[in-house]
Amino acid sequence: MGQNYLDVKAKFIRGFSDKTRLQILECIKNGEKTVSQIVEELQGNQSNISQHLACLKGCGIIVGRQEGKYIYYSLRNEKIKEMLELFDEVLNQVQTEVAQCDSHLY
Amino acid sequence: MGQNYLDVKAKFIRGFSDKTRLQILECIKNGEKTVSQIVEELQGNQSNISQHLACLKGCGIIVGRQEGKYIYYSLRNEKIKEMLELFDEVLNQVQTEVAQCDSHLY
DNA sequence: TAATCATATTAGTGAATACTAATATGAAAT
DNA sequence: ATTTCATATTAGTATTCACTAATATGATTA
Repeated sequence: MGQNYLDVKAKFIRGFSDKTRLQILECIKNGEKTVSQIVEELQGNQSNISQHLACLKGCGIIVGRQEGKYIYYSLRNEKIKEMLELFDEVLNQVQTEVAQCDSHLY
Repeated sequence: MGQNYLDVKAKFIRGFSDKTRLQILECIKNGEKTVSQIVEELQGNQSNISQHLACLKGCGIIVGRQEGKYIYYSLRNEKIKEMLELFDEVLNQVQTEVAQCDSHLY
């Protein structure tokens, strides 16, 4: 009972569609960091960050590597970074409009 | 009390993160279509599609133009199409993995 | 102007998701 | 081997979101 391609695609993109996760991605964009570094930089809650990291990992967006008791997370590859940059590029064109929109639903 | 940049960015990306909306985008990727054409091609519900169109429009992803009693929707610009293509490209690398992931949360 | 057609909006409900607090795992240091 | 430290997992709750059904708007045609 298949997730078809579009289900998977939606799930993948949903990885990027949350403020906290975007913060995490910004945080590790230029190099791997441990969970506690991320928690500290974001002034976040350890459990919450850990869950978002699991989400990002499950979505194929980041990877983790263990070294001793630390786990270092980083972007999965350069394509992900490109994607983040393209988001910014396109968003520049529409930002004001998007900020104003207040559809009752979304 | 401001949506800051990352709030807006998350909102923008959330526009892409739903199966029905991705179907709509596929449907109009190569040229504008009316609401009823989209409803028919997707075998969807008029109200539901209309709400998703409002979402996509509010997110700056599509534009609509009225002609008589019809409204034609299309991608906002070429950058959006690029973005859809980049999604596909990156997803090819991670699809299997993402499909398997079943984080209880996300 | 009444009826029809295309689309949008509203209200209500159920499902998915993000959060916090508490607990568990597993590696390292004592 | 016990404690400590880094991270993950679980449970529970509140919020957000997608869906359906019903109604409203606004343009066109009769």
